[in-house]
Amino acid sequence: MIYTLIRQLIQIISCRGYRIQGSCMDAHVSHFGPAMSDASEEGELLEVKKGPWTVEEDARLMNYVSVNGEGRWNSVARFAGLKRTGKSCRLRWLNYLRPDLRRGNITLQEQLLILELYSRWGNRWSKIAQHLPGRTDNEIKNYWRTRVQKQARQMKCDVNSKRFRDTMHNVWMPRLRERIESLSAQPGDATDPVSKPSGNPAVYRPVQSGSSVFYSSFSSENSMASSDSYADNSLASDGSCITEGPNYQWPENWLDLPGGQEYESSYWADEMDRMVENLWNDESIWALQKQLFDD
DNA sequence: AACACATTCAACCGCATCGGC
DNA sequence: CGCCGATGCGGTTGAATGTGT
Repeated sequence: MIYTLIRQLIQIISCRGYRIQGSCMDAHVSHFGPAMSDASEEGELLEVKKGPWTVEEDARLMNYVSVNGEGRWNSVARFAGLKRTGKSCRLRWLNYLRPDLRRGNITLQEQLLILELYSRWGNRWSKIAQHLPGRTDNEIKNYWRTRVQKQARQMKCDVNSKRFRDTMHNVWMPRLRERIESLSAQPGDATDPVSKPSGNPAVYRPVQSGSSVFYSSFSSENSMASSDSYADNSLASDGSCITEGPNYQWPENWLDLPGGQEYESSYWADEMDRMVENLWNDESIWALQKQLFDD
């Protein structure tokens, strides 16, 4: 027991590589270093920088990883000339610099999938993130806490309660499907990028045209399934898509809009943004929630 | 314009787990 | 089998930003 505690303590000290000297969020706290081997070898104290990353640090990290690949994060920190911990480098890469990251608001389809997967796995954020290409566990976790949990708080119910689960399955998820379908039902009007305001090209990446597997597996037919059976309608226990087989891999363009509209410079980008923003402020959702629990 | 309060999200932390030796 | 460094995960924090008064 005591041994385990001591070991953990040593690990924390060596992992963090410094002795705390200020508040944890100070941007340029000086720390005493660490890596005892380094300290003994070099006979000097190394600083570990914390707080927001600078453009130069990002460039160094990107450059190093693009040449040497991911992994061995402590080495990355050392050889890229970054005064950061390996953990900090890893996090920065995974959550911000990775080239395959998808930026911008969480789309309706993604929101629906998050609700689906949360109801199956709970707060296994990294596992959920594996099924949302380009999204990070941090992003999903933040989305959950700032949007969904907030909604739960306003309902004055616990996220682990039956009431919350029922609302999720019987109100939010069907409403998301409705919105997704209502958007997919009006492609003619929505595809004119000239007469409609354009989206932010920096936010949305261009995507290939193509049909949406995702859409085909979430039809309105199962939109009001009971909370107990719901989760099995479209996802296998490992999260794969039953419709497409247990080992189905989501295609790269699985989040494409129906009909092959592109996000970039399209009316769809703005429309999706608007819908996402409005979902949690939707009066009719409150009415439905009320109706559900007044019965 | 100035301030207070609310919200968002990047980055941190501690702990758990993995994998090489 | 146990040790130990590296990595991964989920919870938390607080600076930056947005919104209301």
